[in-house]
Amino acid sequence: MTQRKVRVRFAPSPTGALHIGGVRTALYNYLFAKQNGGDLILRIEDTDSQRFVPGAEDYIIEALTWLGIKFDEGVSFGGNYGPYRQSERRDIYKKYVDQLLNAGCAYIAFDTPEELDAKRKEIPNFQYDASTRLQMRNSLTLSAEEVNTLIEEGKQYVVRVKIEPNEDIHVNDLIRGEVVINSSILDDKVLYKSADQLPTYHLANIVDDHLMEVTHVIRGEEWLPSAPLHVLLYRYFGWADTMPQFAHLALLLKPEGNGKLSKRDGDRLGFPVFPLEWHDPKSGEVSSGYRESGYLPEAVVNFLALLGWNPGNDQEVMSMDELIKCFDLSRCSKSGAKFDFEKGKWFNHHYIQMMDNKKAAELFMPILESNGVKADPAYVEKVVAMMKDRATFIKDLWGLCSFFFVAPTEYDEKTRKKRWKEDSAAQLTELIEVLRTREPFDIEGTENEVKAWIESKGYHLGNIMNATRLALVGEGKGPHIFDITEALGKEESIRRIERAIEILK
RNA sequence: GGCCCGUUCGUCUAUCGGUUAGGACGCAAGAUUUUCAUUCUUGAAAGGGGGGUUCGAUUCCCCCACGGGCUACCA
Repeated sequence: MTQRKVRVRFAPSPTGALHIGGVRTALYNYLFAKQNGGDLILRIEDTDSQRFVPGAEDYIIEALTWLGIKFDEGVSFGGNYGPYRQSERRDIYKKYVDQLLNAGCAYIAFDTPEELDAKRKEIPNFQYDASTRLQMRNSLTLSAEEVNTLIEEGKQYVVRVKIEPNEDIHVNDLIRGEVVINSSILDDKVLYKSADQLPTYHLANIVDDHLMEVTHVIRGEEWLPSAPLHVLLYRYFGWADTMPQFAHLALLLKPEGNGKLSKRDGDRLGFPVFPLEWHDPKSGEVSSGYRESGYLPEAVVNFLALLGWNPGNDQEVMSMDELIKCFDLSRCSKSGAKFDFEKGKWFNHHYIQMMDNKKAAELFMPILESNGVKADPAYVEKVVAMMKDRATFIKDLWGLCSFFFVAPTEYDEKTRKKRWKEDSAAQLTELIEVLRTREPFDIEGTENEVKAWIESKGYHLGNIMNATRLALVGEGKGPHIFDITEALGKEESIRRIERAIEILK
């Protein structure tokens, strides 16, 4: 077989917000494509008109763009293999359905959903397959004239694949190795619905992957049971020689309890399961997103990449470029991963620590503004440089260092009791005099002078410092005292101490 | 119920027959410190059960248990 250019696709269904598990699938596809110098395609699988949700498509594109997952072609990205929305490919599918019908690999069935439901209730483990198809109403049991008449009468029908029983079908999976399934357990899946003139996933998926020259199908484990059907379809179409290679990813599971991760878990356990905030157009419900919750895209990508894959060494902090270099499908784990976001928080914290101060300040600016603070960017950068190591999220910065921007108006009661001594007022009054004459008001010089003064007076260092902190901050936290005074400046520092003396006495 | 996939610390995972079973998150303790954090050090913490194969199994095979997925005119 000639070497084909690597082409992979991410093919979500626009039925709502993109689930974080879907994001991981997209990421792995991206990493694989870029590592191999290949293309990543965005295909929208909207063959179920019932479940279509407006806005979902834009959401998917926006979310993946935010995370830095770039597509080479597809919906909104252009390309030579379009259209990339399955609902716009009706004519294409029709042609291939006919091909299957003519080849005797599929047949037309008139059984209504109601009839099938009844059948399933009546017969335990009922399956539409070789053992039952001759008792049903389809083109195998009806004459050609009857079939034509029914169609002309406008009767709704479906096209089903005709699975030959008793054959072992081998699926070679890049993650799991060879999986063998006997065709007898497969049912005659519906490939096409006359009602909306659209194929089901199975048909559309094979036709599109073939026509779009997809070389590798990297998707969730939920598709593993139908993979043999897909293999069979490639064969029926005569495309077996260019059939893509499969890789089925283990699923993301609930952090606690049983089952796969669902939308509800996020709200319940306090972390988002969607990349971006999602406003459900039907229910009006709002679900939180990583972006709005303050996560950095790099952190989300890094965390997600390691959930079900590892580079084989102890390295955990990796940029997108490094991930592209190291990614390896054969190192993906076969078992599902419980989605516990504690580590995700750590990644965010870590990425903030490593972040350029200027960038962190820029991200903090809007938060300051929303708190009514208009600050000088250079000053914000200075504050951020001191404080960002403590923040898990950029928004934490406000709680951590609002005192740099707003003078305390009240004093934390607990800290006051512990730190404000009987002689604090008198001592700080003296301190003010020391500070007033101090020039320049730098960190080291001021510290040395104040310490010398404390020593000369025989005061207790801790008492003075803690009381001063209370006066400057309003509570018992924050960076080094003289970092604070230097940032605040002489005037403001003295003003705050004076006010504290006045209020706390 | 049937079929398929899986099973190492609480969580994510390393190990490709011989290791004191390693790392990270989280947790605990200690160090640093004028506070709160950060940081650093240390610690506790794992091979589902039963059979094989083998000189030797976490690693290979079988059975069971458990977990997950699929079983739609949804993807």
